[in-house]
Amino acid sequence: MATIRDVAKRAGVSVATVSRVLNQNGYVNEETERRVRQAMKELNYKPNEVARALFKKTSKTVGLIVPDITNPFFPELVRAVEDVMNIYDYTVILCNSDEKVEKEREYIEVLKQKYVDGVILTTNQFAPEEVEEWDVPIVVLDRPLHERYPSVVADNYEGARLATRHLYEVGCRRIAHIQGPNHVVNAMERFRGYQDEMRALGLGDRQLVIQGNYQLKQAKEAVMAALAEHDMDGIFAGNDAMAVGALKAVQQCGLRVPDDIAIIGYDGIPLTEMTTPELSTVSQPIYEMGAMAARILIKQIEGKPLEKLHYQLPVQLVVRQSTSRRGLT
Amino acid sequence: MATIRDVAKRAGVSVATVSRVLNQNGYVNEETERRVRQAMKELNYKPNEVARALFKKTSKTVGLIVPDITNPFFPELVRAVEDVMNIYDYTVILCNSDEKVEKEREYIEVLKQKYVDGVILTTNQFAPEEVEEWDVPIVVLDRPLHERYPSVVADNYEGARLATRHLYEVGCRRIAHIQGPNHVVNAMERFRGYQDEMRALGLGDRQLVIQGNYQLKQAKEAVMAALAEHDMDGIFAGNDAMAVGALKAVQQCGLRVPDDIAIIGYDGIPLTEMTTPELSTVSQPIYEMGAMAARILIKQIEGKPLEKLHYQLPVQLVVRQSTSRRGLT
DNA sequence: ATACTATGTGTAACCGGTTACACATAGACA
DNA sequence: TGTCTATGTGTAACCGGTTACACATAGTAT
Repeated sequence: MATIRDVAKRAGVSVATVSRVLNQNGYVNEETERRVRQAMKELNYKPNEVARALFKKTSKTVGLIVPDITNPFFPELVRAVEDVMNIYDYTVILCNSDEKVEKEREYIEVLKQKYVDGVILTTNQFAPEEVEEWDVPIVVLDRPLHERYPSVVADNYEGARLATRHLYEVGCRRIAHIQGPNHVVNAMERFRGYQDEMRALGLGDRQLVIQGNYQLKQAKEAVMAALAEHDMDGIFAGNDAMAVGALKAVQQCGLRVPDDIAIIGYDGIPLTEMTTPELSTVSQPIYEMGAMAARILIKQIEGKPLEKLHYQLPVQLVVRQSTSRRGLT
Repeated sequence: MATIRDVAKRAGVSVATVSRVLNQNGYVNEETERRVRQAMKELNYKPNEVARALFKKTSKTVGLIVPDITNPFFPELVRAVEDVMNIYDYTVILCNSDEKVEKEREYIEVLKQKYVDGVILTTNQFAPEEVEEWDVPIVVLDRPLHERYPSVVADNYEGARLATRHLYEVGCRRIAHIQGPNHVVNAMERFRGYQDEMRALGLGDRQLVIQGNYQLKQAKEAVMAALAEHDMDGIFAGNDAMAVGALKAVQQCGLRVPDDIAIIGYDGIPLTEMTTPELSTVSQPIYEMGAMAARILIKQIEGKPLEKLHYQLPVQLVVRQSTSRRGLT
């Protein structure tokens, strides 16, 4: 690997001049620049990003901490972040935290040691004082952390109301909600949306909440248990994976979807189009959320002002077979 | 951020001594070491990995190039790589190539500039001479690149034979194969397995090949078209996504799975358990493949000898509802 | 003619680690 | 007593970039 000194020697100039050509700053004579570029080409010179990072304290690298890439909600988010970062010449270090604060903390430490320029994280588990101490630009994604920190989230509350109302409009009166883990803010917001909409529909005293943890298997079992005890004709699942679990449970009990029980999920992941019947869902603009978080982080890194600190993107009701009953809707 | 010189000053020693404590090499007096560690703790000192990387030409970072994290086959693979790398204190830079050689080449260049210690890649599109020039340890995953380079793949050929034979045993005689893209080696191996098994079953002249590209939508349409023209009672799809596409197409034509047409996929991604009926598939040990590739890369990086250069992992037939007919199997 | 500014280039310190080499001391062995 | 080895520590160069500062020249305004 050729170094800047090799290039300088070959072009008959000093390293400072080569560096100026490289960074397009300072004065460089046209003819000199030509010679330098020629030398670079001949030596196939590529600047060493590590040396550059050491001096500039910036590495053109960002960290992305997600709970688990294996959870089908995240690949698209990750992809979006990677795409945008790539455009601006940043690379992305991927970290899976399994929702464990301790792992998140460790990753932050490692990322800082590598001089990452910023971090996007999907968590709501940190105290703002701790984040402050990290002293690295961050953007939180999918889950609001604290008003101090820029965030990109979807409108969970409104989405939950939409879903609940949709079930009502399709004829459901005994609407159950499968709730996500209660340490996750967006799950709580969706729950709140369900509660408020139920009250607004005059079904406040007919609420039925099933505890889930955003996972298919656990949701399936919880729904099986609930079906044995309670009567219901509609299920609003806190995410799509749990909606699939509910679908399986309902079918396994010999009931028909949507005729006996209508089901709607949340997130809008591709999976929802693959089941039979296809699942209705409240779709979040996943790619757009990731892309926006990336753009905001870059703005922060480059010291540009943010127009807004908190972005809340709209969600959209997607009606498919799992809630399409008897000509209704 | 405290530097090694700050620590040295506080402990009343030279930077060399601090470095020795840090790296546990050279002689250091016990009492001195105690003082140094004390100073580190007081200053909350964390060594700067960038400075270290510059000198050592090694960064405790590896690159992972996959076609598209959004493709449901890859998240588990990526997760496995990340998990193992994490254990050995490496971090992972994730790159999506969209199967484009040009993007792969660019990523390699960027990764090298960052002094990554090695790269895991999922491609079969490079000439060995080019890879040679990169001069960075690599391991290829899922698709063999060249005998020169360590690889971890599953037994695609045998898996395809298993799937085909299974359809036969379940009563199918007109077995179609949805083929993956022909620039992807594993797709071709599966195709070859299908051909050979069909011949071995005495169905050599009953082969029906549908061209797919590993994507659900395209496969669905191709199967729709094929159903209109040909008669078939079994479909072996080159991957699970296409199997779902086939399932949709068959159901949409008013035919029953598995009674009219049995379907089996390939890969064993979680999605196969979410459809109705659940899909039979040939399951690859995805996590294990990723983990093994990571371990091999680390061995290479650390200059340890590899017992074997090429690992071919066994696959497993997973029978579910989509091929369970009339009490057979 | 003088002062000032814009242009162009080189030297060397610096970023924060690592390590070759020099040097010092103490105990062991002949 | 002299030599050798093991132990312990510091100085300074080095990794490969960036940039403050110095210096030189030419053109321009006064």
